[in-house]
Amino acid sequence: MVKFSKKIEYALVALHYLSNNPEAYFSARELSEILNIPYEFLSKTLAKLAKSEILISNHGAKGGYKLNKSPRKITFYQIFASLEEHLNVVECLSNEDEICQRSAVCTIKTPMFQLQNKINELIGNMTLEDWLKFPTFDNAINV
Amino acid sequence: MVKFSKKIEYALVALHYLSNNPEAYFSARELSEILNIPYEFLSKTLAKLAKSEILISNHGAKGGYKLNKSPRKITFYQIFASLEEHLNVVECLSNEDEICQRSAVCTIKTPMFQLQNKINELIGNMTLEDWLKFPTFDNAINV
DNA sequence: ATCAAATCCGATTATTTTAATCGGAATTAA
DNA sequence: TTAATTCCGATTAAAATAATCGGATTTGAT
Repeated sequence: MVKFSKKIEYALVALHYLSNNPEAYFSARELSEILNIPYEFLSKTLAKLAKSEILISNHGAKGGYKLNKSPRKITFYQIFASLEEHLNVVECLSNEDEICQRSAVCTIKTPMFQLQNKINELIGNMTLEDWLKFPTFDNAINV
Repeated sequence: MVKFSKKIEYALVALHYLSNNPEAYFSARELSEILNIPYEFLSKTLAKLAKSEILISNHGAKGGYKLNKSPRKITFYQIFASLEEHLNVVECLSNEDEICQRSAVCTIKTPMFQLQNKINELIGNMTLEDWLKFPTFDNAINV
């Protein structure tokens, strides 16, 4: 499966929104209502992004979240790494200590490693700023 | 999540094995034993690969599977498309008719579309033959 | 000082997806 | 005819994801 998790999807939607309003603080509640995303879930996601210093968070009244750096400096790789436990396409690339049952006959570890590198390169080079260039999908494709 | 499903993983291991033995037919049972993959699961996966003409299948006694074309002509995209229902990183890229609850405020559809294209390009350009070039992981990396 | 609006944190539950299994039917070489 | 096979639909089991719950802590405003 190559589908992104909801965590990632919600994060990208929220980060994209915050990129367009880089100065103001938005609370998780606000964002969940504006963007139509379950509050409990979104708030955890935002907290993780804050922990990995992609967002700034302010506690208490009038608090909330905003970008911690320029969209140009926020890569997809950082976002993924902040939210997902493991980024690897196959487990054996991450858990070096656990022995795969197929390791004796498996010859795909190296090519998988190469593919992994290319994926990392792809999402490492794509930043939030790149996304700001695009018009909305509806304008660009559907109509 | 960016992890490949077991379907994909098993398929890649089996296809890689068959690439190294392109003439002979191997039954699902044989492959499952050689490669240490659950038989029932692998046999379904191989059947799908045969249906999409990546493998040739022979019924009955002495039957089995072998590659239907040169490893050079088998891309990862073909393998993915054969095994997964949807290839898209987010649902809204595939289900044009289903309306996403966020569609009014979502601005990431176009950039997602771009990213999707890059991923498709990446796996569309990688063939089984590319994989045959690599030494085993253990030789290349660990030792 | 108190209160209300926030983030943050751990745990639990619900849902969905993935993985594995089961029980055959159809095919084919020997 | 038989044994070995692919193929097919359905079911079950396991795992991962998504959502929710119940607070604890922080902080600006009154």
